[in-house]
Amino acid sequence: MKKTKRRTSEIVMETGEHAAGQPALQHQVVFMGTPDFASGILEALIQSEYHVRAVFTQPDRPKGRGKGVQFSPVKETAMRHGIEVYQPVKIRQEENVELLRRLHPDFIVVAAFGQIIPQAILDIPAYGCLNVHASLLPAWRGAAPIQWSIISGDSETGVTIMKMNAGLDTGDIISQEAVRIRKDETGGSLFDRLMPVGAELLLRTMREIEAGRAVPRPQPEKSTTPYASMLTKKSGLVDWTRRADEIERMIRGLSPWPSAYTFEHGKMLKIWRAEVVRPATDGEAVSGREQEKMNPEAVQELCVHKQDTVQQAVLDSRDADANSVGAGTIVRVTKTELVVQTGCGLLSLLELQPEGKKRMAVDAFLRGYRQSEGERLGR
RNA sequence: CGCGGGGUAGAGCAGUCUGGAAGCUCGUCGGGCUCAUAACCCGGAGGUCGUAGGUUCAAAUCCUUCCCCCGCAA
Repeated sequence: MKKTKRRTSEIVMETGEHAAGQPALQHQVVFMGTPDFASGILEALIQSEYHVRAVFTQPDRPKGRGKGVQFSPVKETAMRHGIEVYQPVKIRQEENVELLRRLHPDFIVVAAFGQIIPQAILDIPAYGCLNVHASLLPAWRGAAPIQWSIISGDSETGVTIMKMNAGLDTGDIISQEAVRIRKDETGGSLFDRLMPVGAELLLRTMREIEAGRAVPRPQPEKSTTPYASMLTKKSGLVDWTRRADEIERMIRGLSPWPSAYTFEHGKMLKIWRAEVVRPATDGEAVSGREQEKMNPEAVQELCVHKQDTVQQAVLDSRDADANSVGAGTIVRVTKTELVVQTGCGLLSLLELQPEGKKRMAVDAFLRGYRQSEGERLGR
């Protein structure tokens, strides 16, 4: 999920001039969104047969190192296409509602806007307010559905187009499309795959709605998952007492943002990639890179039934009072390996980034940042 | 002018405070040992120490300019 440019180019194709010649016949759309994900959806709308009449996005805020304010990705995209941009602090204020009425949108499309849309606005567009949400609702309602689906180990997720209501991601579902979550999926990679799917599904759904073929289905009241609460930098602090496979998923889900991290000699150490170590039966820990990976169920099984055995097996190969080794302790260091004890199971760190440095493979890290067994990561 | 770390051989680092022959761990190339090895031993190549200027007998090291990378905060 690097540059907006690259991502959007994937969905741009099959466009066509958006017929500046006959604006009266085009359906008018007002778009509301803020981050990259929204920007990609907006780009697709712009390239479609719909006419994006105006864009609403969060107010500019100071961002980045140094000083300057940075426009939201959505604002950048809108400006690049010469579309009017509005940045109300509170969309629910009467003047904004009034403004929207005057725009006479046929659709209002919302994607990660960051503000609650009041009923007064939901009532404005003839075809309703559509929301593009990156999960298979009712799973993962909330701000960070992509990351949470990975963190929790789901095997699939997807995109939902729903007709918004006053609740939080509780509107009627109009269409959905599932996407499989890969073993090495990261928040970024899933993000990249979900965006074009969402854009395409949105357009297809809008056409269905116009054709009168769309059939909204109410959502179950209760979600099947916890709320996908907003993530912050602090969400990335690794809790070494958790299971190795849980930590590994968290690392993937939070990559590249907000990213998982721990502390090494008091300094922040980001963890970009890791893998669960497969404990061998002979008591020697073997890296998963050399052996086939264990599936999550098996790991869980071991954790539930053979926790002591597993840890013991690994620790037996270490010195003396290995039993007292706590979570977060480095239990194995070679030229190319850095293995950490977790609450259950061992985690081999593969790609790291010391504070103020670039991310690097573990072998590079070990050359310049000597680690010794017995030392402990964390605070 | 938000705070801070950093740019030294292909990689990751030390050396900078207390100027005075460019180092460590790897990689790489050649040779040796080994049934064998990401093991071990021997030998070699490879850096105008980010840029520009200044101070000095002498600058990676002190002063100034500019460029670039990164963490925090937002």
